[in-house]
Amino acid sequence: MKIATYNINGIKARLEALTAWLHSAAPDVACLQEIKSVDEGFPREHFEAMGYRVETHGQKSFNGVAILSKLPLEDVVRGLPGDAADEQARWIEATVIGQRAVRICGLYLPNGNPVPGPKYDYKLAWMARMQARVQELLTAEEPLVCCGDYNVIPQAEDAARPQDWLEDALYLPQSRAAFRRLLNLGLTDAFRARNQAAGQYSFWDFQRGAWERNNGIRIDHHLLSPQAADLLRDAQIDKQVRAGEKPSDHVPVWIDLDA
DNA sequence: ATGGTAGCGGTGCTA
Repeated sequence: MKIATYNINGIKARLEALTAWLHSAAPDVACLQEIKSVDEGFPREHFEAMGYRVETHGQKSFNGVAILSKLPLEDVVRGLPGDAADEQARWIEATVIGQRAVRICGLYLPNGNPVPGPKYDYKLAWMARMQARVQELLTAEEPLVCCGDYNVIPQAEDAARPQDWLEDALYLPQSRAAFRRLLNLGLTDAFRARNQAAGQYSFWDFQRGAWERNNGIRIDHHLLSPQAADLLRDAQIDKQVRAGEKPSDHVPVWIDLDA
């Protein structure tokens, strides 16, 4: 089961590039972030014609997540539990029925800048809520994959210029500690488990020639429950997508599970 | 120190 995460930065702007990548990479499941569309505006029929089931959790202009799956989906949950007043569309869950059933969470974790301020407070509160939700899901002791744009640089080796990020919400000690608390629940960073080399990134800013200078960061992750980690066969970043026509600032990251 | 780019939506916010 090939499971990808891809922050597309707008479904309308990325329809062509996303379609081309789906055809070449052929993931069984693609978790999308920043669809920047309401559910009714998402081109669901386009993806259904390609053989994908489509579940969205959208909002106007900002955020928005979706799951595309060639395999049957069950028990869809929209929105991160734990705060009924939260209106930001950043979380969607579903169980994918392959050879094994895999619970998949697609997430768009808040950016958190500027620091300090309400946006950073929201980021940390959101991460605490996510930890509670993951703890709950882990009690099932089944394959669980939490993938998406975490907006966290886990370690210095995950940034080309870590010194530039010291004051940033993506790299502050509190952000990294909250990410580490997720790992310490027993989750595995799939890409880091399969790729030891530093300097492999999933995001390059549109500004200041970040791509041309390879000034990137690795912030799109798959965290796996122990039962999912046992099934892990591969984890890769589709870096070449960033050099294509009208790219997102993120590239797809995928894992392959024996499931 | 500043401003640089992209998307959405039709202005300024978000990143």
